[in-house]
Amino acid sequence: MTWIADIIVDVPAMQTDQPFSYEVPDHLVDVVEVGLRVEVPFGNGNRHIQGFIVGLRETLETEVELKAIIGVLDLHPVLTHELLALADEMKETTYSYKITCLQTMLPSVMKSSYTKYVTQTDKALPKIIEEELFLGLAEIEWEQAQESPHFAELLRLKKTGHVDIRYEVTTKNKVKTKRVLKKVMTNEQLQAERENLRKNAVQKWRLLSFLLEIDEAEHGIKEVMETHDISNSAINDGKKLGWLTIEEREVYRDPYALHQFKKDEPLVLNSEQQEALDTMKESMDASKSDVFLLEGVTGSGKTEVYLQAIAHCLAKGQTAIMLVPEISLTPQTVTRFKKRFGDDVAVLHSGLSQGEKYDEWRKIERKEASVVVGARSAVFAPLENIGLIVIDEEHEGSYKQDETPRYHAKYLAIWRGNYHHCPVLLGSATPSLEARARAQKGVYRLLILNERAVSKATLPIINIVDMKLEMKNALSTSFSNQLLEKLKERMEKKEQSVLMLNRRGYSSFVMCRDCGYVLPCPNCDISLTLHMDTKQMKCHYCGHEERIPYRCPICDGDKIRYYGTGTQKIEEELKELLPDARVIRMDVDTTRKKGAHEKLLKQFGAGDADILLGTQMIAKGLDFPNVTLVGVLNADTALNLPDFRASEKTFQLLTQVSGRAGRGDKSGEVVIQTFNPDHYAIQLAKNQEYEPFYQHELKLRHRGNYPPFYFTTQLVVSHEEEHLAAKKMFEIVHFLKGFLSPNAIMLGPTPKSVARMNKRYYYQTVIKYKNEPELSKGLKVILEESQKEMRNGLRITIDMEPQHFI
DNA sequence: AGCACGCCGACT
DNA sequence: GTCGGCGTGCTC
Repeated sequence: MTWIADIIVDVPAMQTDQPFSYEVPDHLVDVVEVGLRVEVPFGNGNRHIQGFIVGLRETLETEVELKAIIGVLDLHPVLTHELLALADEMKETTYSYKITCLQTMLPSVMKSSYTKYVTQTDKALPKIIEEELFLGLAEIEWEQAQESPHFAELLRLKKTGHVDIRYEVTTKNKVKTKRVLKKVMTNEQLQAERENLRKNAVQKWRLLSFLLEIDEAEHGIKEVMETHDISNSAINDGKKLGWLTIEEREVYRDPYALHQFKKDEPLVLNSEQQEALDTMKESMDASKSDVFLLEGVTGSGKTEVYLQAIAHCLAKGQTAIMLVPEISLTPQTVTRFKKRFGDDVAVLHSGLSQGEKYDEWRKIERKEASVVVGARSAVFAPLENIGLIVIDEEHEGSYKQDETPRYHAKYLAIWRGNYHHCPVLLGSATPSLEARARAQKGVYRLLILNERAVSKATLPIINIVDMKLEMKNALSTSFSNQLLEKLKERMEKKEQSVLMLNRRGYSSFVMCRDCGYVLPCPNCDISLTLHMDTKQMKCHYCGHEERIPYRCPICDGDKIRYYGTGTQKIEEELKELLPDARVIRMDVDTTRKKGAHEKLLKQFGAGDADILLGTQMIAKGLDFPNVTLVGVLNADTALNLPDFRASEKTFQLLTQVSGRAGRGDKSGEVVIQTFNPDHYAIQLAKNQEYEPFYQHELKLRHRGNYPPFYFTTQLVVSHEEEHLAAKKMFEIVHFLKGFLSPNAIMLGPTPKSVARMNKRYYYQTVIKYKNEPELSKGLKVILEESQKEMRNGLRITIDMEPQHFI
């Protein structure tokens, strides 16, 4: 009888994307478990790599000679059966390798790195090699050896057995420890020790006095040394003299250790909130895997509903996951959860260091936290007995990962909801068309919050400024008179303003400054993109091309301009227009450093600035009572992106940013500068009219055969040579047509809007379809082929339901 | 991926 | 006749 383990090895390739069988050596039989990471030999040579056990079986007949597992990397499984099954789902739906999916589910420190060494054997080496390569050492790193002029000689010595190759698998998941002391003597004994001290033994006297004060509990040595001014050597002496014991204790790197969270109580819900909560509770109690869409205007108190629903699930002894978009995982959000649930909360987001992430993960795994708040990847939290999964701002594109594996956290959350027989709650003020349509069809259950729950505070007054008129008045800056006046007003009243510059679509289109006209594609409902390199306007969906116009085809004006601007330029303009204004600029440049984001917001919150100027990142979750003015400098840019979601994104952004004004007692005002004041996305955002927007947009999607009526799949091919990328893209399209019915629509192949990135040319094709059972077979062949094509410098990606088309 | 094998052209 | 270039195929 032998135990065999089926193992997924750390080789992300098509040919190795399957379990390999290994023998479990006797000494590991009691340790191995499904979900454990192990070190295994793989391939010829004695290369060692990491693997995941995905199956264990006992067998009588000795199959083909199997290699044996070398050792384990964990003492307990790091992936549950559930997460292993989820990895299968992910692999199938994202066209990626199983090993990539498994690694994505774990903190990055658990990914192995490999080092290769050249070691000496008992056979003597030539003197020159010994002296100039090994430098007297028993072994050296392979990478170093490769650079040496003696490398060729080394290879020969390897063949003759004079040197060996050793592979090392290392994983960085180190636990942080701290030293603690515990007294072992009775107070009488300690007292006696103290009396016997020499007069000048000040340190020991202090230590003994300290030990006399304390009880039998453990005390952190670092803290004792600091607070009682006792040296490390005195403590070590104390150990030798038998006064105390020293031990190492594991500690968590708690990023919130310095914060104090005062416990708060649930708020009283209004009748709408209560109704929504009751419906949720009913579903939770009946263990139904319902998906709810909670549609609530900004300020309707969605978060309080989440908190109380989660509290209900904890009260039943279950656990919960709360996903929030990366960008809005502000200290404010975290605080709200920590205040309600205390240490029961684990937080996972990209602002944490690798070690901190690992520790939060460990806290969850050890069942020391039952609520997980985090960004996209928190959907993989190793919780058991989940009772509820909440996805806040459900419409956010950041729930989809834009590199392999291109999973969508929303759909994986729903998968987990099914597995645990628990509901999933999607919340948004501006639901995605996809989610809202599913609610309409009854696939999701719709819950609506119409009332503002917080202060019955009025909706902010929203002013739309027609920048075309401003331009006629020879405006030379990015600020309309109206916005500038209002900014001055706030400064006089010592109130604060937030200015948002929409950076999406930077400079990528041309627009008539007289009438706001943007060149559309004659075949698709989107605008054309400017390609300066070829001096052409191109459609990224169907490939249509035309010249850059120099006169506006509508008003015949000649003020056709490339459109786009940056935060730095705006800041300079502000300095000239309002020299006294204190401005905090927040964009990718000023927030790159860890903690910078938080720091800037803190400064602004403390009133250290009059104006917060930033990009999209300031649109969400900020809650500053003294902000009474929000200005959107350029509402149009996102609108003109060659993306069928352009209107949706603009509407969502404007609705959200408007919600930033007037959070306190003072009422707020919003100024939206636009060249398209009559566009439905802008007009409907003005009064936060989601329903009419949804209805209107849905019609357009229907007409254009876009989601939610059609599924979309994007294929991208890139190569350093443009014609090779194009050629391959055409071949793929031709090939895929054999797997598609005539109902499927192909857009492309076309070059991508940024046709050349990092010296590579990109071509893309988008397939729109309703029901194509053969498509996945075709895509799997493409995936297989992409592996081989790598050798020819081609990169091929498959993106199911892409979020961005640029 | 990464390693070995094998077949080819360029050297002593 | 050997060294080393890269194309090909396999890894429990």
